[in-house]
Amino acid sequence: MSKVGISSQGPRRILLADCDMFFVQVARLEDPEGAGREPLLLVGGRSNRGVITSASYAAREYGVRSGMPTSRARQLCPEAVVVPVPRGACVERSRAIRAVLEDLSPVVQAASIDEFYLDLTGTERLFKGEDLAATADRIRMTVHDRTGVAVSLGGGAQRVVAKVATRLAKPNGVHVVPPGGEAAFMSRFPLAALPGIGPAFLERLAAKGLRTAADAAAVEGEWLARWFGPRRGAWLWERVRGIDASEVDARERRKSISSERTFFADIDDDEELERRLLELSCSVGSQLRGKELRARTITVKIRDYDFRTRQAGGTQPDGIETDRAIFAVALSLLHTLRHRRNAGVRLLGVGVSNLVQQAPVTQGDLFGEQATLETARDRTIARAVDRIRNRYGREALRPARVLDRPEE
DNA sequence: TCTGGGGTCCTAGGACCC
DNA sequence: TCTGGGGTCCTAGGACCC
Repeated sequence: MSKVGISSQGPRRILLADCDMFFVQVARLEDPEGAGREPLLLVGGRSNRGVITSASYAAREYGVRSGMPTSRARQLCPEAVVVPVPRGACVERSRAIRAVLEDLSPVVQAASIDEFYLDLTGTERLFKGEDLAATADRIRMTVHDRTGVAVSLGGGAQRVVAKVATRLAKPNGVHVVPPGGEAAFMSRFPLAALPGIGPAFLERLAAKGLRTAADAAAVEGEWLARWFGPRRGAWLWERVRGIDASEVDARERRKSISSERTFFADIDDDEELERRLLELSCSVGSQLRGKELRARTITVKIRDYDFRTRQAGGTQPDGIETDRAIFAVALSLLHTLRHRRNAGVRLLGVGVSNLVQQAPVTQGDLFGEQATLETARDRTIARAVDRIRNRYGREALRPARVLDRPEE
């Protein structure tokens, strides 16, 4: 009994619900009279340095792709209208979609803002023998009815199969691969279509003459391991056959939080960088406290004028959560990075990871109060500030005061 | 054409401990 | 005396995804 994807109850029933050009759809829903009427619509950064986040299908006919610099997209499709990403609305719609899916499926895992894996294994009797494609179509219609967003669903007994099947489902459709048909299904696709194979790996594959999943499936596993390493090789051997044991896991926990900004023009001035660093630290800090977490590791990221990207990080023995402490650590990391290379800065970012649960504010701070980066008092103040901001808006209290203490 | 912002995972080397 | 092996944590960088 070693057939992969076959549990004791039979094959798993996995679906991937993927929103069609999500950001474009949301932009249209938010502004039906404006963006809603533009067939050639691009959503993305409008600054001189932005990229396209999402392009309408009509605009894709011109060769526009997401991730493409906006300047390039304008060249390819001069008549297109570019609108900014409606961030807040996207987050709201995403939550609404998720809520609908959770009504319809026992297990839902958000893979990104616009993609959700569902595991319907064990629902056969509940759904009175409805086959997976019919279930998928029912879900597609329900999501559209309740949220206004068109989604496509791919399905199969493995995540990777559901994912690749989504390509055939778009737009606004369904494609389910029957159990047992995985290998034949996967063999139709170029290796570039497999999730996890990007430009770098694609190049190494091409160097061995491998371009399609069928090419790779024809090679002995031993050779794949020799060429690409044991892990990569085994992974590839499985994926091109549609084998994927990974599960749909509903209890996902955030592992990192970050905030970064690409500047309109490169910044060389240290004081200006420090001001930006402060803003980023505050943004990360408020998100962290909003999730009732603390971070042990703080990371600062710099992208220099020439696109060289560097980072420095530091791990504390205990988690911190206040803007002041995050900024204090970030500032010394920034100095380290600037000392290593002092060049014009294109992008600056602050990230936190190694996240730990918040402890009650008054507990556990009796020792080493002086030595720690952050005192119980600091945390009490930070949380009070958060409450005021939540009630009266972000601008009710400006960040600078809290961080103006002289001792750093 | 000139490269966003939010993430996850992997690797490799060094420190440190037993 | 002159050098083992394994585990874990940390750091930096890179690949990849949407």
